[in-house]
Amino acid sequence: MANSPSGDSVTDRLVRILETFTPTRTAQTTADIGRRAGLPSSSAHRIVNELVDAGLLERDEERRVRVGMRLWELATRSSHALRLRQAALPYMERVQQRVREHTQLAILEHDEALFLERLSAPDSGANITRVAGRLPVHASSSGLVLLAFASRDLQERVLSGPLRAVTPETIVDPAALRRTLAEIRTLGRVVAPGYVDEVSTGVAVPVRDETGAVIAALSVVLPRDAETQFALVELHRSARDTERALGYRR
Amino acid sequence: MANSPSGDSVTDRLVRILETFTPTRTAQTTADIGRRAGLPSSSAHRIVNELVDAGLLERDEERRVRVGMRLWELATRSSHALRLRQAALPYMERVQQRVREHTQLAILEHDEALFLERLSAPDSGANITRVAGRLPVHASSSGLVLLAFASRDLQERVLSGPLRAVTPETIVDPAALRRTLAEIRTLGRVVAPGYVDEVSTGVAVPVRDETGAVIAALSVVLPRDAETQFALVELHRSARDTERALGYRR
DNA sequence: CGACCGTTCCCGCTCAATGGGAGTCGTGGC
DNA sequence: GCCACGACTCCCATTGAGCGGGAACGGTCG
Repeated sequence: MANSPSGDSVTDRLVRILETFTPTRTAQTTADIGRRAGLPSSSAHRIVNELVDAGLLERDEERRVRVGMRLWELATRSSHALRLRQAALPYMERVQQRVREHTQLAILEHDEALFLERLSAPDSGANITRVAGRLPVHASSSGLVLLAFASRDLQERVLSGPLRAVTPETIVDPAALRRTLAEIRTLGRVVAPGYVDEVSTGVAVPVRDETGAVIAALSVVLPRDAETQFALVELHRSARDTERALGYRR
Repeated sequence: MANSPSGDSVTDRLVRILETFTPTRTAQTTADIGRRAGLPSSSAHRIVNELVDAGLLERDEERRVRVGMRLWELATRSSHALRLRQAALPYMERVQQRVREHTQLAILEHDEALFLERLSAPDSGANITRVAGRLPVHASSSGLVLLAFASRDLQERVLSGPLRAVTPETIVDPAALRRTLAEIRTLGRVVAPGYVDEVSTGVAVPVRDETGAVIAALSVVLPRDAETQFALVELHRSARDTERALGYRR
C-alpha cells in the first residue's frame, strides 16, 4: 500500500482519520487526529490539509477540524438508505405522534444494528440510540428483529461469538437467544425489556421487501413497564405502509 | 499529488469518484465510474476495489457499486449539521402537520443552499428539493434568506456573478435582488412566488445563533396562490423553538 | 461463433508521498 | 518578561507504492 513504511494505503488512512471523529468528539486539532489515527505529525498535517482542500473536512473558527458538509452531502445524496428513510419517515412520524416515545429505523450493517433515523418528542424518556449510531444485534430490539431474519450464517456467527451483556438483563445465553429468535420469526415482532437500558423496553417489527426479505426494523423505546400492545399495532401498520410506499406489493 | 502523471492526488480522485454518484445514479459499474471520473480503467478498478475494501463503497447483488453505508455513517455521526437537524426536526414536524406542505431546512454551503432535511406529507404538491440537494441562493426562498444575512463578500459575489433564471420569474436583475435582500433583512422573512417552480411559492425564515448570526433557513413550499401568512407564523415559531432547543438564548 | 464489455492480473517504471527534523507562532504559567 | 510546550509549517533526501498499458478471462448479446 501507500509509500508509507507503516504499510497502510491512503484509503486506510482516510478511514482511520474519519474514525477519530465520534458523536462526542466532532472537532479536534490536526495533531490530535494524528495521534489518534497513529500517524506521524507531519503526515497527519499534510493529509488533513489535503482533505480540507477537497472539502471532506472543514475548519471551524478556532482552526479545529470537523467533518465537512461536503462529505455528508456526497454520502447522503446517493445513499440507497436515503430512499428507505424518506419512505418510512411519514409513518414514523405517525407512530411518534400517537405513541409519543422515541421511534427509530435501523438496518443491518456489518453485524450490528445501524440507526438511520430517530424521532423523539421533547418529553420522551431516556434513549441511548443516535442517528448513525450502532447497537449490538443481540441486545437491541431492532437488532433482534434484524438478526432473527438474517442469514443463518450471521446468526451462527453471533450465537457462537461472545454475547456481551449491555445490562444484567441482556440475553447472553445462546440457547435462550435461539429461542427468542424463533419466537420473533413466529410472531413477527419482539419485546425487549431492559436489554439495552434497564429503565426501558424496546419493541420492534420488521420491514420487508417484495421478496419477503427483511430490510429494516422499526422500533419504539417505551418506559420499562409500559403497555406494548398499542405501540406494536402502530409499528406494524407503519411497516406495512412503508413497504407500500417503497413500491413493494405482497 | 499522487504518483499519477495526471497530477491529481488520491484525495482528488476519491472526490471525483464520489461525485460520479448522483441521486438518480446511485449504482454504476466500476468501468462507468472510471469513464466518468476520467480515470484509466485499471486505475479505476484498483481504486474502487480499495474503497470497497475500506467500506466507503459497496457492491450490490449485480456487483454494481454504490456509496457505502459506512461512509454515510462516518459523515453523519460527527456532522455538526446533525445537531441542527435533530434540534429542528420536532418543530419542522409541527409545521408540516399544520401547514401540510413540504417543510425544509437548509444551510449555506459553498455559495448555495444545501438542504439538510425535508418533510413531506403524502398529499403535498410538487417539490424539486431533495435531502442533500442544492439550490442557487438567488432563486430559492431558503437561499434568499441565507443570502440576505450572509457576509457582504458573498452577497457581492452573487450579485456580480451571472444570475441564472430557474424560471422566467426568478430574480435575475442585480438591483431588484438587492432590494429583495434588503426587504428580507427588514421583515425577517421572504415570499418567493414562482422563482424555482412556476406552480409553487416558497416562504422562508432565518434560524439564528446566540450572536444573531443566521445559521439556517426554515421554509415551506406552498401552491402558487396559497395564503402565506399562516405558514410564516408557524415557521417563525418553529425557528424560535429551534433556537431555544439549540440552547441559544437571546 | 465472434464482437464487445467488464473485470482481473501482471509488471517494470517512476515520481509523489513519506516522515524526521528544524523552525515559527501563539499561549499560558510563574 | 521569560521559558516551556504544543500546534503547525516547511524542507528535503529517500524509496516503494501507485501507476497504467496491455494481456487474458468470462459473460452476454445478436
